[in-house]
Amino acid sequence: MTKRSIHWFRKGLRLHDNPALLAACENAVDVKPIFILDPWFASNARVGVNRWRFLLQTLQNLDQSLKKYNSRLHVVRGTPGEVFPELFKQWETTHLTFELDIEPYAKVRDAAVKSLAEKSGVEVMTFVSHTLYDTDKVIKANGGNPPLTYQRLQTVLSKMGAPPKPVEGPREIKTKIAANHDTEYGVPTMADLGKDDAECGPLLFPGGETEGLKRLDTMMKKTNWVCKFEKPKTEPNTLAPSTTVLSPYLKFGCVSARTFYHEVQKVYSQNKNHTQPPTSLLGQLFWREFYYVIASVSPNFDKMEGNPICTQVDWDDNTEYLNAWREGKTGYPFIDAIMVQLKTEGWIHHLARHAVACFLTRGDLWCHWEEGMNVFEEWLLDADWCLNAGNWMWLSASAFFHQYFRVYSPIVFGKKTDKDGNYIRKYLPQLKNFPTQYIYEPWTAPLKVQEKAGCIIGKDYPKRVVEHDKVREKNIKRMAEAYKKRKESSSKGITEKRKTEGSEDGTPKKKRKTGGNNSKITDFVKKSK
DNA sequence: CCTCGAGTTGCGAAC
DNA sequence: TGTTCGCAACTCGAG
Repeated sequence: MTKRSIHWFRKGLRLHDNPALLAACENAVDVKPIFILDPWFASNARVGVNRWRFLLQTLQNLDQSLKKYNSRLHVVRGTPGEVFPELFKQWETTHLTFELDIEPYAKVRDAAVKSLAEKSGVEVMTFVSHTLYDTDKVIKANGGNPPLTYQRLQTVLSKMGAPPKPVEGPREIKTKIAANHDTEYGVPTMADLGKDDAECGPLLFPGGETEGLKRLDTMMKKTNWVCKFEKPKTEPNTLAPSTTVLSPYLKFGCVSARTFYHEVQKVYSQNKNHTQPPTSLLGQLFWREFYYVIASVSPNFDKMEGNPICTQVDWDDNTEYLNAWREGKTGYPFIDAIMVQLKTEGWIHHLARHAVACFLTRGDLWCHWEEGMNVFEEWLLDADWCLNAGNWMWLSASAFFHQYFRVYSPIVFGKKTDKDGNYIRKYLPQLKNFPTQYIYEPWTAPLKVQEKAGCIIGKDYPKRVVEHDKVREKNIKRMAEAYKKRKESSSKGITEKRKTEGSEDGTPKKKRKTGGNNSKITDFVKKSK
């Protein structure tokens, strides 16, 4: 039998440690590496311009790397449901390979494609390579439920032993390339997708496997830094990132988590001492695993309602506050600077995420964590469905983390690691000439000082939207109330749950409106025909 | 050499 | 992966 394969790239946009690609290549006379520009993502996932750019650069890089094998990346437009039957016929496909994906949309999509392939007599082979471990096996090892604490996850993982070693890259990829490849299957430009390159921020983190592996290599060479890494001791407001910024590359699978894991282990093994999870560098990969394992089986993981692990809180629907936060106009320079960095550069430090997420939700503005999650999803280069939802639940004290009285101060927290406010001056140039004494609390500066600095508060930079000290106190009480309710309903809920067989009160409240972001989809869909 | 006050550090408690 | 406060213990230079 002659084997003709399609390898379907979705995440896992790499040639190294890609078992599904290897399987496609093995004994095949023709391998078609494809990426489907699925319009679902344009209309349902929030993808800002910076991440579009990152993705297209990643696809370009993949195409370049495949060229070295005399192969090419085939970018196909359309929904998987439309695309595959045609491709199977056209390429006389016998095998389809792809990496397992546990996100809800991916599960449904992949199940549909699987049955489609079977109807066409195409054999489907899937592999786990996005996470360190097979999430199903982790759950099985924990007795059928996902571990809901980090400690528990660690215990389970240590029983399971080290994650699989990364597999070798392919030796050869035999691809018959069509004469019209570039016009039919070329990687699109931003303009092709109706995106404006000029809206992108500075190119600090170029997309692609090559860039990702280069970054990994650079980081691993700092052996002392790797061994001493403690996340809470890294700083949120340095002018150059204080952590690896490998997250965008892990999100798209430009860098394999397992490769990262074993490279860190290699550095550890050559040194006497190293830090331990959860704060160590390896510990960060376990956090990723933690959220993936839980998200893989949790219903409504990215929502509050209908989400059994999420505390139900009476968040306000306050558009004014939400917009102020989103646009970096809360009047708290530390918060606003972070939001500007996020919007323009697509990456902010983990602790900066803590500060702004706490501020938006339980700390100050009492806005719904889902709103914050949506903004992060749009602007972060590393926006990862599991991690984003999980971290927003953590920060809003809705799940995993419960010490809701620990509230970050939008004034004090940043000062600890940037006394002079250089980070604020960089991202909020209107405050550049403010005296250090007032830079974190510009509303306290006398008018004369504001005039001298060329920045009047309330005119050139907004007044603070809330008084932190006051709302903090109020919000802690509201949080205590939500926890009290949860406790009450969980004690009687066990018996009532059987009866109603649904969510707490049975009837879901008004539907949350979804953010805009629909303007360019029509062209996108048209193009896909 | 002692005493005093100002300033610093460290800790536990409360929110 | 919090912040603030009070309090005790300590440092240090001035008188």
